[in-house]
Amino acid sequence: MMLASPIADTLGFDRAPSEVRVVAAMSGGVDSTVVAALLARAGYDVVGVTLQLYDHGAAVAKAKACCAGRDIHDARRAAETIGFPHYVLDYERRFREAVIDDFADSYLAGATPIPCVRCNERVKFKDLLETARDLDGDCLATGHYVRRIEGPAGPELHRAADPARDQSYFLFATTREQLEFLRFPLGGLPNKDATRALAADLALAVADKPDSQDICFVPDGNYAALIEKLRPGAAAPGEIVHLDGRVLGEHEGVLRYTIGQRRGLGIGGGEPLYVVRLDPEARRVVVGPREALATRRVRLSEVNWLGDGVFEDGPRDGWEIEAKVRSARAPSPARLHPKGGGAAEVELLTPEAGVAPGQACVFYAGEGTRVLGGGWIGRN
RNA sequence: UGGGGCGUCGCCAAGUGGUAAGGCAGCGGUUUUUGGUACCGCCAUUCGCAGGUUCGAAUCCUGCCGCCCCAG
Repeated sequence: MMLASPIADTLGFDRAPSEVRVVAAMSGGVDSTVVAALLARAGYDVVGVTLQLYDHGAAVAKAKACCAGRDIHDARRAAETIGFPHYVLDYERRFREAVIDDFADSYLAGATPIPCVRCNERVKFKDLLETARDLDGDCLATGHYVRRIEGPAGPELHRAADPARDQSYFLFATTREQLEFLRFPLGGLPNKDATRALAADLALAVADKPDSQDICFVPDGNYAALIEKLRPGAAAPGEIVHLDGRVLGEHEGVLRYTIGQRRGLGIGGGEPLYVVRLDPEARRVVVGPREALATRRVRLSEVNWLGDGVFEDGPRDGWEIEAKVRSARAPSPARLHPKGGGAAEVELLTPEAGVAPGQACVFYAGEGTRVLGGGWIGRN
């Protein structure tokens, strides 16, 4: 059985593997461990790097989290087993500033952040990527399920071969420059089972480790409590108001809600109610019927364009794309209108419910698997 | 104080003699490297209280309590 064959030749270098230094980002989970181990076995000059992102004392108990004590240990052990160097870098401060603070402030502003995207954008693909260069790496390999395909105009970002596993939504902010240096060896695998099978073949201890889920730095899923701890007084109570003006009840903090949310309102009696708008200044949660959630136009900022051509010089009536407003749903037809200054407006041909500021809108090509970029959803 | 109406799960609400629908909320779970949605499961031995009639009552009768409306 050829262990290395599934992913080893995906790096795209002309030289012999031993001449290529691969810095492998290792979270301690199955995916990134398989990447590092397989590339090392294939003869690449692998240097494993694990980032310590947050206080491990608080997270050791959680087997499903990443980038803290337990996982750092798992990563190190895998490196020892296979036999390649491994470093643990203290990124706690950086992570705190670039991801956790942003997370808290976003909620305070009535938005719904995606810390995973910020982490990729501001930590893994920025500081870690620079560190990889400092280590004389020729590339940075990660365990993300996404594909980097060499195109006529340079590397393109594509969805993973397994649509169920695709993580492109979380990587929309990856720049062309970063893409040059990045490698995603797992993107072409048919499914997660294939990865686990590889891990088992390599006799890696993490082969049966549970997938990570939830937000890694929120051990118990209670993000509101974390924010309250970081920003005392953040969870101030306020009114729950219906679109028609009626005050229906009280809430324990705007930060506990997001657009489209149904559960947690505690208001019974009539038809189900959904959070339609958040007003952090007035500490108000505005609710309404499901129909009130339908959204066609979405304003974006910090747009990252990965498609061909100059973004601002698109077709008169906008770029024809497919857009995804949330991770777990297939993209749907849309038109993308550049607005200058990194802003844009997306016109969804089919209305979506629960489009929340702070979330991402990711662009895809109508045909094929190419990712055309994306932007952050703002207030409408 | 007369007259009328009503009191069934936290909320709304079916059920008028045959052994408590449903919705909302809540709780649990599935899905998921964000939130949310969706989906699945659970959720009244009991019908304001106390008696009575009946083989059998939330459903009939009596009394009491509470609320609402009209009158005053």
